[in-house]
Amino acid sequence: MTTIKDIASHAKVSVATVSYVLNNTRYVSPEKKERILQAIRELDYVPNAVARGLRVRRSQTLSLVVADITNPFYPDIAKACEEAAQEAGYLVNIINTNEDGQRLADALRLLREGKTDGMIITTALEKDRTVLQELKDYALPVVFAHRELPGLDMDSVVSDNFNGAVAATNHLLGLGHRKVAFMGGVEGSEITRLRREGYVFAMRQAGFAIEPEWLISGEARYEPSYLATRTLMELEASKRPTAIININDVGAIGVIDAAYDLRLRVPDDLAVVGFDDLFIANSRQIQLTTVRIPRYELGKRATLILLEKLKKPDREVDVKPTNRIVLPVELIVRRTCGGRGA
Amino acid sequence: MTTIKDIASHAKVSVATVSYVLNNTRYVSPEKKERILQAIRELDYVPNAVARGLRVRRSQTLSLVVADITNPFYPDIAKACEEAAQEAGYLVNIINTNEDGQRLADALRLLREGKTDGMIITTALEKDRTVLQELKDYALPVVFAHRELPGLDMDSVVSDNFNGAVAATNHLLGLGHRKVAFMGGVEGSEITRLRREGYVFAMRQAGFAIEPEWLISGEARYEPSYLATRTLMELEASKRPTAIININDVGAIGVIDAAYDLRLRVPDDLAVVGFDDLFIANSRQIQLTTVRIPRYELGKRATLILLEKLKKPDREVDVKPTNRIVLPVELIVRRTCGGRGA
DNA sequence: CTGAAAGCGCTAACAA
DNA sequence: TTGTTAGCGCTTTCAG
Repeated sequence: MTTIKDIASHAKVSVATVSYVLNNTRYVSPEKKERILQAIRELDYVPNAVARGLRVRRSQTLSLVVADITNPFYPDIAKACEEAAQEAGYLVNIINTNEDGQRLADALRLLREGKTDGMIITTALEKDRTVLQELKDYALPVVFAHRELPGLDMDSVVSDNFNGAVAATNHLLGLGHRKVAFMGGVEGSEITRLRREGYVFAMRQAGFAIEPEWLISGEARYEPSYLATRTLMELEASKRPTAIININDVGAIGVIDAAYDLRLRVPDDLAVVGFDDLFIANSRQIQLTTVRIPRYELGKRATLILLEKLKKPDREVDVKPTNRIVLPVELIVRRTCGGRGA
Repeated sequence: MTTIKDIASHAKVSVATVSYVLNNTRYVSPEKKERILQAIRELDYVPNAVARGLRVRRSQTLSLVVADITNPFYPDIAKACEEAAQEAGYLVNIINTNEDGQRLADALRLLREGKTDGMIITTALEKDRTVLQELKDYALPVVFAHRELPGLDMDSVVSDNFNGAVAATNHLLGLGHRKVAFMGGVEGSEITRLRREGYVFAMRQAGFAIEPEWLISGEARYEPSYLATRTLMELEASKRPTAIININDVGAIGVIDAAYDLRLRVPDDLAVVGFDDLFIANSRQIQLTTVRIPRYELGKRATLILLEKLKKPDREVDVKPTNRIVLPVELIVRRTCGGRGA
C-alpha cells in the first residue's frame, strides 16, 4: 500500500507539501507540484480516507435511513438524496432498518462513531421516540423526512398528509360515495394519524357518519391490505363500504386485487384511492387514483437542510430555528374511482 | 466528545485495558472490568470507529453498487446483501451509479481509500471493462452479481440467462407463435447478449426465421419499451410480431401499455413475456408471464462469497479458484401469453 | 494480569 | 515558499 510518505520521498518533498497539493490548501511551487503529481501517477497513489477522516473528524458521508428499501416509495428519496449529496462532495449510504427499532438504534450510532456526518431519517415511529430523543439531546445533525415525530421539534420535511386525505375523501364524496373506509398503515406513524384525521374531518364536515369498522389497518402493504379488504367486504350490506382509501399505492393494489377476486368491479362496485403515485399507479392496467407524494422533493429538501447544518460551525446549530417544511400534495385522478378519470 | 482516554482515567486503568474489555480481547480482572463498564455507561462512551478503522485497516463496511436503485429489481438484492452482511457484523452501503461510468469509478475508489472492505458490483457493462480490470489487477475483494463481464474471470453469481430466454421462447412457440420479437436492454450488457442468444437459439432450433427488425432495444425501461412496441407494431402485417419478449418486467409493462393504447388485446393480439418476476407482475391486473430471476439469492450468494474472501488472509485470495455461480431461473406462466395461464 | 508506548496515514500549526 | 512535528483515537506489541 502506498502512502503519503512514499509520495513525499519519491518526489523529494515533505509529506506536508504532498498534503498541500492533495488538498489544494496552500501555494506550492510549480516544479514541486509537478514532481508530486508525477509521483502520485507513477505509484498510483490513492489517499487513505480513513486516516484523513480521523484527522479532520469528517467522513464526507451522509446516511439515509429507510424502513424498507423494497418499498418503491424510498428509492426516489434515495436518488434525490444522492444527487444533492454528490453535488456537495458527500457520499450517501442507505441503511435499511426493516422497521426494526434495534437496527435504527444501530444506524444512529454511526453518527457518534464518526462513520457518518449526518443523517436523514425516514423511519420515525412512536416506538422509537426514546432513541430519537437522544439525537436531539446530543444535537446530532439529522433531519427527518416523510415521517416525523410530533413534539420532537427537530428539522423535518414532510408532505401535507392531512390535506391529502381531505382531498381524497372529498373526491370520493363528490362522486356520490357515502360509505368510505380508511385503511391505515403502520401503527405509531404520524402519517397514518394525520391522514386518518383528514379523512375523519372531511367525512364529518360533509355530515356523514363513520362506522368504526371502516378504520382498519392494511399495514401499508399488499397482503394485509388484500385481507383487510375482504374483511370490509364481509360487512353487512348497510355498512359495506363502496370506497376505500388506502394509506399507499402498494396497499391500494392489494385492495384492487381483493376486489378482483371477489368479482367486484373497480370502480363501479368499489372505488379505491391510494397515496404516493408510484410508477405503477399510472400503468394502463391499474390507473390508480392517488394522492401524489413529492418524494423526490422530500429527499432533496431534507438533504439540502442537512448539508446546510453541516456547513455551520457547531455553535450555531443550537441557535438556528428548527425547520419544518410541509410540501403540498396533489390528487391525481385516474380510473379507480370512476368520475372524470374513468 | 469522550474518548478511550477519558474512560481510562475515569476508571483508573490504562487505555490498553479499556481497549481489551471493549474488544474482549484478553482477560481483565472482574473488578477493573466492572469499573470500566461503569465508566462507559456514565460517560456514555461510544468508540470512534474511524480511529479503530485506521488502526486495524478494516471498516466493517461492504458496498453494493447498483445502476439504478429506482429499478425494483435491485432493492431485493440489497436486502439480501444487507441481511447476510449484518450477520457477519458488516454494514452495507448502497451506491447508485445511474449507469454512469464515472460514478462507478468513484465507487470503486472507496475500496482503495479504505472506506469499504469489499464490494458487490451489479453494474458491469462492456464500457466499464478498463476500470473493472483494475480491480482484478489489484486483487481487490469484489464479486459481481447479476451482471458480469465475459473473460474477466472474477468471482460472480449470475442467473441462467441463456436458458431463461430459451424457456420463454419455447413457451411462446409452443403456444403457436411464429413471429416473436426480442426487446433487449442496455447495450454492452452480457445479460442482453445471453438472453438474445437464447432466443435466437430457440427460434433456430424450431426452424423459424428471425426478422432483423425483431431484435430491438427497449433499454430495460418503460418508456423506450413502449416506443419500441409501437415501432414493432407498425411493421407490415407479414412481419408484425404476435409476441414480444422483453428483457425485464418494467419494460414488459411498457409493452402491455403500448398494446393497450393501440387497441391490441393481450394476449389475444399480442403475447408478452418479461424477465424478473417483480411484485407487480403478479397483480391481478397485470398477470405477467415472466422468467423469474432469483434476485434475493443472487444478492445472498454474492455477499457470502465476498464475506468468505474477506476472511482469508490476503495471500490466499490469489490462490483460490474463481467462483462463478449460475443460478437457475424459472418461467412463471400467467396470463399475458394466453395458454394455460390464461 | 496490566501498562507504556509505538504507530496506523493524514492534516495543520508552527517554525524557518 | 517549505519542512518538522504533534496528534486525531484507537489497537497491540512488548516488557514487566
